[in-house]
Amino acid sequence: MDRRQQKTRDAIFEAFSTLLSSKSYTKITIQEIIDEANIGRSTFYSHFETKDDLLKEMCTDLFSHVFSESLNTEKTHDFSLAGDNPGSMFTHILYHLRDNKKNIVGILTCESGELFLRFFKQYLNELIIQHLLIGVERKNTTAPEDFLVNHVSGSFVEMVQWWIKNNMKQSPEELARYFLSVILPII
Amino acid sequence: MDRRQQKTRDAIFEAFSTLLSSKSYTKITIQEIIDEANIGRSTFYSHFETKDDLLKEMCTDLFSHVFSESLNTEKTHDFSLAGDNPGSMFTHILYHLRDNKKNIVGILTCESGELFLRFFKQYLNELIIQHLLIGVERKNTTAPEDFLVNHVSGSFVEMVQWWIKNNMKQSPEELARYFLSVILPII
DNA sequence: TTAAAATTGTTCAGTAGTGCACAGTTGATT
DNA sequence: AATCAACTGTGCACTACTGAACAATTTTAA
Repeated sequence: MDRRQQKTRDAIFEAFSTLLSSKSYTKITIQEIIDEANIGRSTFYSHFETKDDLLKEMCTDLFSHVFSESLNTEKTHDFSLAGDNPGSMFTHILYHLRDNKKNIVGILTCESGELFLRFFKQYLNELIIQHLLIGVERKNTTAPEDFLVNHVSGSFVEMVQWWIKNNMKQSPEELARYFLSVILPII
Repeated sequence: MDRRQQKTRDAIFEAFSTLLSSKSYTKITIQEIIDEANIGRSTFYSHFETKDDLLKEMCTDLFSHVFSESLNTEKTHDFSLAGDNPGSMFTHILYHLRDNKKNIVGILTCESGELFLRFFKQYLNELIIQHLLIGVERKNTTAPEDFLVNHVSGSFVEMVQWWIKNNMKQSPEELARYFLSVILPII
């Protein structure tokens, strides 16, 4: 991607995040984003069609970053729920979320937080299907595969919301331990 | 000035400052500046001819900022050495210098610090000629005007170097008081 | 309700940045 | 001395950003 495009994109995301942390999504005007990002009007519209489009793109970008490492290291790490270090991928994701706190809190606390959550669950589902449930023996449940996937990703998302609401007091490792303690026994 | 030009200029200055704080002027290559600023090679050369040129421009910019407020408020403030609040302009300048610490320390500690100092003295001289010596009666000296100007600006520059070297421990107000205590009695 | 002010979305000619290539110079290693 | 790698400075076609204008909304205030 052209250096200029990337810079402009970053500037818009940065501006949007800043604005989101101080006022609600619907109250933010495109003009404000343009001013905060310090770009020309036509430049904004050459990147995004609407404010919703911007939000959608930002979520996509964010998650692809959050999940990219986890997905790329697939070969070198054992991220499955079975094995020596079960669910270490969750720790990875929690770290990324914590490091992106500024952006994520901004998005989550806006009226369109549900959009963010939809993306989050979608990515999580993919991840869990690809990595986690492989090689795990079903012990205590006869529930179908897709039910379990939904259960794991849903629980995780709810936990993350709780974590953020409580100012991320727990460390990623600690939180991952708690999570495994309520997930591992039932699958 | 075109928005893009200003951004590029800022990026180059920022990159240059960053590099100056970690390595010496002569060891810095233009390529490094280009990489750190994240711009294209031809872009750099459309802004500056050489590294020296960049340094010169950066000094000029810096001082025009440092001195701009002092010069612009000429009408509203009494910056003369005579009057109620003698030499309050010095406090102003010291504040600006402290707030630009990052840039200035970088420039001063490089081999071309003398270039910076030359600019500094030049600006100071202008300022002192325009504002400070007006309306001050010569009491204890028969020395000519330009001698006094050089004495005041020279002393100030030396003081600033001392201040920076000692990590700017004193507040601008405190330092300005000291300065006046050694300048006012003799003119 | 009406007027003024602000925001939106689009167009377009002009300008700055990009990225690549190139030849020439410097500098370090062997 | 010779080689290799990195840096320098310039040129150019291509592309993204600019800024100003414009009509059409929407918001705000009176």
